[in-house]
Amino acid sequence: MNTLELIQKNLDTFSKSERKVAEVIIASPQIAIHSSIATLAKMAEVSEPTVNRFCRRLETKGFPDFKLHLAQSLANGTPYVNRNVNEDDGPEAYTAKIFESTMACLDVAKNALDTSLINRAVDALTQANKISFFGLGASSSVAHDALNKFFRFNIPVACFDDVVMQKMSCINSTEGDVIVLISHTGRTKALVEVAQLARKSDAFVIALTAYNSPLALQSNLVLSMSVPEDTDIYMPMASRIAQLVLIDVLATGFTLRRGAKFRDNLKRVKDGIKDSRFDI
Amino acid sequence: MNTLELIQKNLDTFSKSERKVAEVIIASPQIAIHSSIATLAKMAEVSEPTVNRFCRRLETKGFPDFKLHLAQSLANGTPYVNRNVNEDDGPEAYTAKIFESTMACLDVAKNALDTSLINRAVDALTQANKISFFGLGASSSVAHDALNKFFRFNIPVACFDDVVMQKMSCINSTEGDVIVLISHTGRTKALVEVAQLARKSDAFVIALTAYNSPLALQSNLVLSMSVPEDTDIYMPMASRIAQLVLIDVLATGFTLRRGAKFRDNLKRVKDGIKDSRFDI
DNA sequence: TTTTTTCTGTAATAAAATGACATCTAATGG
DNA sequence: CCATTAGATGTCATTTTATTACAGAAAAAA
Repeated sequence: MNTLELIQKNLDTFSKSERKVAEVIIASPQIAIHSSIATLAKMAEVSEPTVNRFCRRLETKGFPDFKLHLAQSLANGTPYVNRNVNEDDGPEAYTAKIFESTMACLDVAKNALDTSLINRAVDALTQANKISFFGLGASSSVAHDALNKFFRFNIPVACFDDVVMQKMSCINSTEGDVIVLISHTGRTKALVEVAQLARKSDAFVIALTAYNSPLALQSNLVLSMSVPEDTDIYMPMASRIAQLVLIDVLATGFTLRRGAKFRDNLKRVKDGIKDSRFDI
Repeated sequence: MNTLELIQKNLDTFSKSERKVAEVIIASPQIAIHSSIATLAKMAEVSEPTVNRFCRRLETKGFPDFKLHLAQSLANGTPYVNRNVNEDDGPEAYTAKIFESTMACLDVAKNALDTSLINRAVDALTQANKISFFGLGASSSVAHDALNKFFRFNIPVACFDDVVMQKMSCINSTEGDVIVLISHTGRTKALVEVAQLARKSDAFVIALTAYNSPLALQSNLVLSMSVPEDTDIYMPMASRIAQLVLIDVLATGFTLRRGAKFRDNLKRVKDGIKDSRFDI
C-alpha cells in the first residue's frame, strides 16, 4: 500500500507530536525524503526520536527504511492525497490541492470499482433498444455528458434533467430499454421514484450512485464508487469527476464491444464537423 | 531516467573497483537499497569510499541519496501514464487505462496551469455583474456544470449551449459582465465569433481553451491546459475532465475570496434541499 | 626508468540514527 | 481536587553510518 495514503489513513491513530510529523511529510513528501531525521524533526517542531517512533509505527525498521518506502511510493503511484482547502490558501495552494485530491479520488474510485459489473453494464448498454440518462442537480451535467458520448454511437439515446420528463419517459419504457440514473448520494427522493417507475415498465436500471443507498436498492445494476467528498465546499466535486470518468469507461467498453467497423463510423462523425472548425 | 538502466549504460565509464560495485547492485538491487555502505562495500569487495565515489559518479549527492534514487526506480512500473486502449483489452484493462490516463492528464494540466492567471480570472469573476458560461458540443456539459456551481453563489449567472442564444446574450452584454468560453480545441468557428461579439460589447472574455488557438487570441484571459488527447476514441475525454477540475478551482477561488460569511450561505443552500432527500 | 596521473584503501572525522532514561502530560480513580 | 499511573515526549549518550583527507599503489605517459 502507498505509504502516503497509509499516513493519511492512520492520521488519527497518531499522537499529537507524531501527527505534526505526518503533516509535514504529507505537505511536502519530496522534501521529506531528502532530509535527515534532524531537519525533519526541526520542520515538524518535534524531537528526533519522535520522528523515529513515527516511522516505526508505520511498520518500518526506522527512519532510513521509512524514507525508502516513501521514496518508492512517491515513484510508484499517486503522490496525491486528499488535502482540504484552507481559508488562507493562495491560488497555487488551492489549485494544487484540488487537482491532487481529484486525482487521489480517482485512484480510490478506480480501486473500488468492480470491473465485472462494468462488463455487465456494457452488456446491457450494447443490447439496449434505447438508452436514457437521468440526473438531477449537479448530476444532470454528467447525464448531459453521457448523452453527448452515446449520441455519437447512432443509437436511440435520451437525457432529461427534469423530473416530470424523466417520469414520463420511464412510463413509456419497455423491456430492452436501459435507464442510467446518476446521483452521488443516491438519496434524492425524486430519482428513487423514477427508478421504481422504470422497473415497473421492465426497463433495465443502471445506477451510478453510492453503495447500499435507497437508489441503489431500486436498481438492477449498481456501479458505486465510494469517493470521499472531503475537499468539497458544500458541492460535489471529485465524485462527479469520478462519475464522468466512469461514463468514459462505459462508452469505451461500448465501442470496443461494437468492433472496428463501428469505430470507423465514429471517425466519420468527427470528420463531418470539420468544416465548422478553423484549420491549423 | 531509471537509475538501474543508467548504471548498466555507464558500465564502461567506471573504474575497475567501481564496476564491481555496479555489478553487485545490478545483481541484487533490492538487497542494495537495504544495505549500509559498509555491507555493500564488503559485498563488492571494495572499500567504503569507493562505493561513495561510485554514487557521486551517478550524479547523486552521496550514498543515501543514491539509495533513494535506486529505490524510486525499482518501484515497479511507470504508474500513471497515458496508455491507449487496445481493441483486445478486457474490462479490467480499459477501466484501469482510462482512469490512469485521466489522472496522468490532470497531472499534466496541473503543471501547465499558470496560477497567476487563475488568480486574475477569480478577480474578474468576483467583480462581475453577471457571469455567462458558453460551450458547444462536448464542452456544453462543462458549461452546464459551471452554471450549477456558480448558480449557488447567488449571483446572476447564465449558460447557453445554443449559438444563437449565445450571440444574442453577447450583444446584450455590457462592461462588467464576464463571459467564460469553453472549447477544447479553440477552433470552433461559431464560438470564436461569439468571443468577438462579446469583446465588442466590452464584456470580459475568459477562455478555457488551447494556447494560441483562434479562440484564445480573441479572449481577454486564457486558461490553457494543453492536455494530450491520446486515449480518446474520437471524442474528448480527459481534456473535458481537466476543464471541469479547472471550473472547480475557479469556484473554490471564488468562495475563498468571498470570505467565511459567504460559505455559511452555501451551507444554507445545501440544508435547504434536505427535505428532498432520504435520511440515513 | 622516471614522472605523472589516476585509482584505491586506511584512518580520522563528521553526521546521522537509535537507545536509555528522565520528565512531562493527561487520564483515571480515590 | 489530588494522587497515581500510563502514555507521550524530549535530552543526552551511544552506536552506527557516511564522508573527508590523505597516502600508497597501479597504470599511463614521457
